[in-house]
Amino acid sequence: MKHRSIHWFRKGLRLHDNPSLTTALETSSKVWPIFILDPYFVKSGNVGINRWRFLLESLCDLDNSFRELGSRLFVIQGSPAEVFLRLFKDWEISQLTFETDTEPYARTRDEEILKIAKQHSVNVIQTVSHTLYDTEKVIKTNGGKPPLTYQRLQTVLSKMSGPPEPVPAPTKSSFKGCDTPIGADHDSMYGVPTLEALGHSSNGLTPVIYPGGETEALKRMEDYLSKEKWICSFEKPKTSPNSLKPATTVLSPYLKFGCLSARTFYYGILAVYQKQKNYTKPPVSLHGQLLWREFFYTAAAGTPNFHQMKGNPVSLQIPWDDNKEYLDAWTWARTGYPFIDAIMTQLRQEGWIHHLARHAVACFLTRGDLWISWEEGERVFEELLLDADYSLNAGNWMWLSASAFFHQYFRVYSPIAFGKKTDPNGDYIRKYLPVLKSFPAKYIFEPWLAPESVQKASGCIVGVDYPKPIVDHAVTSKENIKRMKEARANQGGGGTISSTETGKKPVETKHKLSSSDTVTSSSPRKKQKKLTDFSKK
DNA sequence: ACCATGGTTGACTTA
DNA sequence: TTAAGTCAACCATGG
Repeated sequence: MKHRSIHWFRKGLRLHDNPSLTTALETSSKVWPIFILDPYFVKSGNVGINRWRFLLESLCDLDNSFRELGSRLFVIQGSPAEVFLRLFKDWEISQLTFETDTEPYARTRDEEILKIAKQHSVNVIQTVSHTLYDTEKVIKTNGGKPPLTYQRLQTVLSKMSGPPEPVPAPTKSSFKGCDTPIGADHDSMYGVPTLEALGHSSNGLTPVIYPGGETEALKRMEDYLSKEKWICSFEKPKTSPNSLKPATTVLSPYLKFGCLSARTFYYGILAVYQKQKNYTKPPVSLHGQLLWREFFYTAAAGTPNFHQMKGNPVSLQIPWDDNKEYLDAWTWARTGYPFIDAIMTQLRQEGWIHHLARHAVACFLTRGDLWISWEEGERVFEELLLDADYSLNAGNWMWLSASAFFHQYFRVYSPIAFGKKTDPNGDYIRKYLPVLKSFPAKYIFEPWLAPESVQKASGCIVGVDYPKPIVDHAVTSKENIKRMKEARANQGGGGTISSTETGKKPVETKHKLSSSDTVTSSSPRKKQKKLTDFSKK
């Protein structure tokens, strides 16, 4: 008995290494590949125009690929529950296939769809193909908790069998016993909408630098894989945050949307490694980068409220300031620190910035200078990054703000010195902040130090044409290190050891947070420690 | 229970 | 030019 199947694209916008799609084709007489434009994302405001454009390009590419196989992609607007209630009936569907998604919204959504499918006797096939490994299995192998250090993840993975090999993309013959009913009204009913149709004006959009879609993803990957020396000597920390051409692959947007399979990339890199005598190793290597992705995906999948501070058991609870003026200055590239403002400009214009550039601006916003919650930065990145990814975004923001994973809070990036190392002439600043383009290299990272004559000659008066620095980094960073130390002391171990020893119910330790914060803010870390203590006894 | 170890990517000074 | 030491002292993990 062959099925009438819907394959539901969400992430995983690709034909290659798409095991649930492959299963649908193998077990069905009819297949409808669909993508649902969920109003949850359309209305949220969390998706900036660059990422919308990337998504629509990816959908067009997917549709074109299906067209070549005699099929089409169906883009449908509406909430998934409503859409499936209708489609299960209209199309007499007996099977639904999709890729497993571990994010909280996706989990809730998919549970609801599973119920609806059950009510309609629709068989559901879900497969893991967004991550290298099944995050649930990793957590299980680690004793039910997600590994919280990279090394720990590596240890756990070494006990498991390697990532499954990628599944080949379907071909015309995959559609031999299985076709897609395509109506004459397909384009008007199910075509990929334009940006304008989604309520976005493409006015002011910068030209496409990173076109969305599987075709571009595979091309980009192959380009890099052909540079075998480069692949084998890749060390992430040695790549430059501010070179004019990206120093890294910029495959992240494609991995985020699943235009590229992490496993395909992983095995592509492996094939190059096997041809060479020497190659770099995790965490700095290219394989290492995919493992970082895995690390944060696993941590996020196994941690409640991973995207926020409250109720998040891995995040330090820090009394950040509420400072709209500073936050706006950071968001809109007006901090008066050219390196920071150039990065924020590139982010807004192009939707991608180098990993270390993210470090610099994230440290600046949070523990380094502005003392604003990482959640605010997370929100801005979520909107502007092409590769904005729930797990990686939250995880890295916690890392940089020294809220979790990274703890050496006294190591603070200098908004002046850090960029100078790889771009002493400030060409990156000149590109993204043209107002400063005539400044001499000596002053371009700290233009407020330039004598008036130099400012005049450069055609840029600091305080008029370009802002004065909103904080004094030398002073603020030292103050913030102290605040960080204090915040840790106020919720760290302290009196908690004795209370566990007595076996009494732990008493809330005093701290400086407002009383409304106390319930969730002081407890998570301590609770976790105590729970493990109790379980040992 | 306690200590030792290592940690993707700091800045700055000194040799 | 590059490499090591200092700064001040973090946490998860493993023995």
